[in-house]
Amino acid sequence: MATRVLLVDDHALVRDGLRRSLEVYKIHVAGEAGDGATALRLVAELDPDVVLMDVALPDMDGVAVTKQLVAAHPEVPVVMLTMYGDQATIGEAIAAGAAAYVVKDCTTAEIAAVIDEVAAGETALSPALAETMLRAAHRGGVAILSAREREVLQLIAEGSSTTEVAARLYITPKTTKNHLASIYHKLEATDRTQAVLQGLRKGIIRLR
Amino acid sequence: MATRVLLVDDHALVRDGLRRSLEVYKIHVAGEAGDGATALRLVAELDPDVVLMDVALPDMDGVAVTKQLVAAHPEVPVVMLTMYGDQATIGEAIAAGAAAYVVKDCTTAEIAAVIDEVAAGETALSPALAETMLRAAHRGGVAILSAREREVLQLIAEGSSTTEVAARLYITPKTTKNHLASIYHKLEATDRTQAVLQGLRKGIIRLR
DNA sequence: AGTGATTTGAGTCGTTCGACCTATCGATCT
DNA sequence: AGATCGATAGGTCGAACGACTCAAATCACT
Repeated sequence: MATRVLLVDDHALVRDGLRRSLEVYKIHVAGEAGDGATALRLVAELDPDVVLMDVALPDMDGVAVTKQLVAAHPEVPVVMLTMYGDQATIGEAIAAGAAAYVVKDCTTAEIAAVIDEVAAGETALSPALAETMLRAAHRGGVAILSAREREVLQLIAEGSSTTEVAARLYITPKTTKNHLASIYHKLEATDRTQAVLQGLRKGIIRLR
Repeated sequence: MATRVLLVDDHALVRDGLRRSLEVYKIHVAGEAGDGATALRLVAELDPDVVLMDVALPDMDGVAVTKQLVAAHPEVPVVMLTMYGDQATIGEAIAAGAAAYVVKDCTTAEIAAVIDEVAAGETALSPALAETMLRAAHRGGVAILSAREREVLQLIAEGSSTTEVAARLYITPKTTKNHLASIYHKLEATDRTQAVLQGLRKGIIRLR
């Protein structure tokens, strides 16, 4: 029997193409959603075998939707689909409970294979895939910031000043500046603007 | 006879889906390219009726490829495809000589229609489409920066300081600061970091 | 037990930034 | 023809920033 999938992607074009491509591999698209709210509704309605979700959604984050989905329907595995294999998103996707993580670079056959595996009950994020992905992300020369440094950079990227970051993290402005200096070193940036842009390029932080 | 198209997109998945979708509308994909160099080679080899090109390419910019393509093969119209209807890219695409500009939001039928129109010789960027797109971009609450202001913001986003921007634009640092002040007003930002991030969100500038 | 990384905090010093104000010149619009 | 807008340029001033150096506590890994 064909695997029944719910497609979640904000681009009608991509959904359309994906549906036709997957059907070649005997995977049936039971429904399509262009946003997170619809996705949540349709999962309840259609009870698909697998949800294939793009991380970039208009109303909410694909990761946020995944979290809610996993909470509400733990029996339905979610396969996350993304343009880039960026560190931050992969980490969050795993934390959110995604069953698999696929980059849009791969072939339709590969995605179909992953969907079937996941549908067959291999709900755990396959270690091989996770390792490959993480290593791929690292290969890209990603300078790894410490947890605290990432927090600081994310807040800076949300428009906070040094003092505001300090207030929100309950540390002194001086410490914040020290973290920033460390970030500049690791990212080879000379100011906060460059640091934020580097962080975005390397996928360390995200645009909100 | 079916229209012969060359697909240019770095994601195999998207190409695959697009090909199957387009075939439903009697549009034949004569070839696929994952990068700009391959695209240029295949146009010469295959002589397609239309090139359907994504703006985001790994080796070079879709806009740059389009420019070279238009220069080398002015008889082959290029349809630009993008995720977002961002102001900056639309402007550049028009300047590069693209025959049409399509957002990935629209349906397969719409794209197929545009391809057929373009193939039929309506090489000029259809004014209606351009207008619609531009208005759509405006509707999104896009604060419109002047050409000069966009240049300044783009350079800032590439890591330049005020003085460096000034040097690259052959103006004084003072004028650069004035442009920046104007940008802050229009984008409701208080510093360069926020301005760059707003610019990215609104699609006024691009991450390079 | 010791080495190293992380987190927190501090001081100094020169540079840069951003806000506010004015002004000229040319183009475009009404 | 007058008005508006954009690009250019100048000035002042206080606040924020970034570079450099130092130090102590904590935790992990060896």
